[in-house]
Amino acid sequence: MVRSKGNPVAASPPTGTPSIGLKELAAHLGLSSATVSLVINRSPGAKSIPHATQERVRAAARELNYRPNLMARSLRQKRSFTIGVVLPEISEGYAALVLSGIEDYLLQEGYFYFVVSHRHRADLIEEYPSLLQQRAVEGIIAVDTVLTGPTGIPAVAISGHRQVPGVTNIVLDHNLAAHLALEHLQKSGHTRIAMIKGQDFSSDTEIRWRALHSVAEQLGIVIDDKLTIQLDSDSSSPEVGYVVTRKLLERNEPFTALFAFNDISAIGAIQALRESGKRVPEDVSVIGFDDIQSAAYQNPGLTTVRQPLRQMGVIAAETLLARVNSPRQEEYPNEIVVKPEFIVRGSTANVRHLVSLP
Amino acid sequence: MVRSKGNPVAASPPTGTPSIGLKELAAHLGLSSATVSLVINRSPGAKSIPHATQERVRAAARELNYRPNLMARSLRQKRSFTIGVVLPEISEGYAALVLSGIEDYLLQEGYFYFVVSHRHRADLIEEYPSLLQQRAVEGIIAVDTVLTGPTGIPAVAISGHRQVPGVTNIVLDHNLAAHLALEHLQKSGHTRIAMIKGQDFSSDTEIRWRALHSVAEQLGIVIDDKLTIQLDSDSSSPEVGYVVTRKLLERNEPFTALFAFNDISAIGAIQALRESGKRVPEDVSVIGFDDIQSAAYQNPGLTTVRQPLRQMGVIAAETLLARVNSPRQEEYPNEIVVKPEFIVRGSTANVRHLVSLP
DNA sequence: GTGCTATGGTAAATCGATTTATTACCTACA
DNA sequence: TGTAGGTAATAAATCGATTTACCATAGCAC
Repeated sequence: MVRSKGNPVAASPPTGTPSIGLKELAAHLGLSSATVSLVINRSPGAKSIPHATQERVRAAARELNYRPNLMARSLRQKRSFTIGVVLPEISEGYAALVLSGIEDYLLQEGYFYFVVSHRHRADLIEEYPSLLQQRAVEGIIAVDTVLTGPTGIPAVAISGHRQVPGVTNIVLDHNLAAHLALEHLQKSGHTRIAMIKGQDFSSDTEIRWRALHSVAEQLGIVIDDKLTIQLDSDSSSPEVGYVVTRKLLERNEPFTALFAFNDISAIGAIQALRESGKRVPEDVSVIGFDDIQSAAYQNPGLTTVRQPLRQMGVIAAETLLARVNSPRQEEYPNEIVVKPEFIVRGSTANVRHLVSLP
Repeated sequence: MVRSKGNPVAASPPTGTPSIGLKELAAHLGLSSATVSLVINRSPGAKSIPHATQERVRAAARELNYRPNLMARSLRQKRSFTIGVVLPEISEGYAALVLSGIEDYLLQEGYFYFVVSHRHRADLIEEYPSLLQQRAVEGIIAVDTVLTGPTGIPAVAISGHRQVPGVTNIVLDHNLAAHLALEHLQKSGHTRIAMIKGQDFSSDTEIRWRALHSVAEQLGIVIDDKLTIQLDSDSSSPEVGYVVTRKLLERNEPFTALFAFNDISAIGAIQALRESGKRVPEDVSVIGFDDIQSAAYQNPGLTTVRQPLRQMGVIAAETLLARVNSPRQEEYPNEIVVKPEFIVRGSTANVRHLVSLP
């Protein structure tokens, strides 16, 4: 870390006071701008300048409300203290939580960040990283987005799931996640378990799906194609889960449990189940994924696999800054694994009976 | 608008290609950097340069993947094409929706933005605007945040509710909002209506409260202090509504309807009502405010006063850029009013009976 | 008196563009 | 022949810092 920790704004003067430039400050002090700059930045070159003078400089800087022009500084130093965040969209739920973790850490370290959202448009996913680099960001965090190629600057992907040179992946232990959820259902007596698979564009879809299959096999659970359905709409509302669950119900294949791709779709699924006369959890147990804020406040509360989303944001920011400020650019972690947690609420119950065919 | 509309990245070259500087490009062309700069920027000074040369320059720029250094350009032009967004926190719901509207418009216009969240800390609210200005933002959007003083650069506040010089306020028509909600309850036969007032730090709290009182009087509805309670926690989870509703219930004052400050607290309130054995909407009708994405997917769906949050974000961005690019800085709109919409879902019903005292 | 080392600074180059003032050449016209 | 005007550029200043290389002066040892 090159910047001091803690509140980065403690010494800011009040808003509104006009601020002056280095030249004026130097003139006012009767010193050269070189001297003032050295003192202000506490750079090693300032060690021959007596303490008394240093104090005089700093006092004047405070009084006259000197604020260095960061554009000029960045130009010279080739450092912007800015990073870029790429994500599918600023939605409720997933992205908001991750972003809030990222912001926490970055601001604390004196970095600002740009946010760009691509809404799954391939051209934007391709172009935004270079657009960000043109804005001189020092690193990139990609959230639920597969970076198409090496970026040239340090990058961290949250749920990126692809080995791209230069990119550190932050991933959930999906095997553990699958284990937690399936074991819970198995212990509750469920055997006919429906699955909602994620959209193709979501970077978690494939890996989670594979983990699910592998764990199901271990546990002796059958994943029936007839009880499997995939999200397709790119909306971020529960609507997406609602639609596919209705389709699922039309198949008339009985099931007693439903494992949704995420909380958002689980919420829509519950709605669809209810409308078709099925009670949750009495007739069908539902498990979500993510544990977004509103999951706890569904009725019934949503049983779900909790991803530590905020923490993943913090870890991403932390890892990225460590890389940005590391002298050895070529060394970096390839992957950081975080653990899910299983949160049992009211949407799951012991199996009572199979939903009968009509 | 100084920038062309439409997709700002259409002409970007592929990621990864190394990019060169103006000097190198000029050398490669056998021209001076001045000439190249004039051509690239299509500035008026380029009119004496023959078309053939212009094409040659542009072709080379494309081929060699020339990308101007935006720090250098900003330094010289004193324009950063960046704006700052100040908000309480990046939460689900309110902030996420507004932010997504802001982002849409800004990126389309070629602007990027910094986000800072202050979590209601007075020192941060005070300092962030000047920190943003040090980062050379050209304007500020404050969301649900009362700016403490004039900023020196154009600013737009969403639900700012205070006349600050230089700040355009984007506000909801709270009178209409109160009308829609109270009339709905009145028509449904409710007379004992409980109210959850917002936290003191929320900039909408006071104005909405006053509107509520004034409209209640018009309609002949009594707002009973014993049925009034105020949010206090600064959390953004439904917990806040849950806690105060439990307190409200402890008072043992009967009521048949509850008008919550926002959807988040309404969701918590419903939880508390249910736990105390009251059904929604059979025993108590609940109305929220905002219409966040998950409001529609509550069970029952939440009846609510819809704020056009996304649109408010777009309007804020639009207004701010218009001001930033206007030659007459001293002229700007003081206030822009947007209309709420009343969304009837399952959480309200006709009154059947008063909840009896125990 | 000479040489050497601190002390206390400063001049000037630099980062990478933009922009103004200027040059050099050519043509046309009075 | 002189000059006005257009064409095709360029040199150099500028934005506001950072940073390197250098310069005085003083004190001290020899």
